[in-house]
Amino acid sequence: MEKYISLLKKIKLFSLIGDDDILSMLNCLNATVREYSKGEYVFRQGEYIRNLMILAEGRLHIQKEDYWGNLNILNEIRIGEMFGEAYITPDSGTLISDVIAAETSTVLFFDMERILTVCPSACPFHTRLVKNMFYAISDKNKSLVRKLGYMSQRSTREKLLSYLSDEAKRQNSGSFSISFNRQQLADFLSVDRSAMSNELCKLRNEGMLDFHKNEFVLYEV
Amino acid sequence: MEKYISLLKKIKLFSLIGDDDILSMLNCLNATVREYSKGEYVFRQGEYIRNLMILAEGRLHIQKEDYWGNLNILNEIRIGEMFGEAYITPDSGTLISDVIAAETSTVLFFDMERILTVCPSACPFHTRLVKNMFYAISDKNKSLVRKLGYMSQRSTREKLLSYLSDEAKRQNSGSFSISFNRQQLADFLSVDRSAMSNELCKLRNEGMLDFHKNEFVLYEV
DNA sequence: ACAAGTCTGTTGTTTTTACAACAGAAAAGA
DNA sequence: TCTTTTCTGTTGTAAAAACAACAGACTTGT
Repeated sequence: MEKYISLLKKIKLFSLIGDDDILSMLNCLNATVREYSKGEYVFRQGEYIRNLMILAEGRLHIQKEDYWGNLNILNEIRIGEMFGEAYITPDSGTLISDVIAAETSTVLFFDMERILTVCPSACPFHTRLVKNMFYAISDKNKSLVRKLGYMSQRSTREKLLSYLSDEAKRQNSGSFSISFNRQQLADFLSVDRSAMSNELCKLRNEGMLDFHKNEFVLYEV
Repeated sequence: MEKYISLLKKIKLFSLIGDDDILSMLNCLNATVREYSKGEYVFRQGEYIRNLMILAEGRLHIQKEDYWGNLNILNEIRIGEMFGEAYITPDSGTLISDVIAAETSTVLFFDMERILTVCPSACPFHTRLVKNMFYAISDKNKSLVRKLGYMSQRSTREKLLSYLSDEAKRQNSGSFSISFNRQQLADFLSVDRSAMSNELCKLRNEGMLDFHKNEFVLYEV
């Protein structure tokens, strides 16, 4: 567990908490760690979830395949982001989507009950932890709302532009790279890949942006 | 504030907490209450938010108008649901959407800092409250994911069916009523109203469902 | 009860998307 | 290095959605 300390320090959940205390907290929270290789399932639809997870390294996709075989990437979990928070209530059913490692990933599992109950050993950082946990869940919410923003755009072009401009803002540069390949981006935005590819090229021809592989450049108006 | 106790008892945030304690907790959390009449703005885009809100009565819409005047209902807040949770982190900016009362509504405002910090007077129900707060935020996340499920459907027909069947499940009956009118439903699902209206009638002609005004009946296959 | 305004269904036209199929480029594997 | 597989762009066609415009039903307010 010690070897993850440097990873953990970087994520919001443990911000403002010293190295030494992180270890004791992990213990206090019954934390466990597991690595997943690319393509491996972290959870499958129908499973019961009793933990709250944080992604310490790598990248995960929350995805769902419908009756007709269409894959939908509901959300992408990035480093420091939380997942499983929708299943911590007593009456929440089984998982309705798959969680899959988009690349080699390290996942932290926490005992939810321990987080929410005041630490029996009066762990001095519990207050800080609860606060950080709220921040993490709040970030998660933000990313869901952000995605709703892309999805509520009516056309493929608008979906693309809202996603790309958002990504540019997030990476603080008009020149940035994305983690999706074309098919994944289409699955994420819930559009047809070829139509999206077509639209991307139109945007390029109109001089609004440029791209090579997963590197994008947005041009000023 | 006392007159809201009966309202508060019904919402999850105060579940498993006795009448007497609710009052002292409201005090502990610096809670305030305000009523909004139908159509009134609770918050406007660009405002700073420093509280966490719970809807005690009525119905709210989180909505956004884009450059071209298209209205998008990002989410509907129902009784007992929380909002503003995405803005509790120190570095979250201003509100990116409007919050508007879809009908006469009662909103509770809480001091976020008080919730997250251990009660100085050692309020005995603080642990319970924190847990309930997590449950509430978890519910909120669920509703966002649920909406992403509708939005990720490719066609208007599929969006309608996924929304309606979900609503039937939620109301435990194939016969139910919805709170949206046609335009609002279209704005919620991000589709064109007339096209949606058309699709609804097609579904009715095919014998899959029936409706009068906001009353819907789904038929078995 | 009447007038004004809103809501809903309907239709035809234009635009956009999905779908299918394919070829060249790039990547992975032997 | 050569082969196989995956990824991406491209095109044409069919299906679907957006858009605009309108009429009747229903509401609201006076």
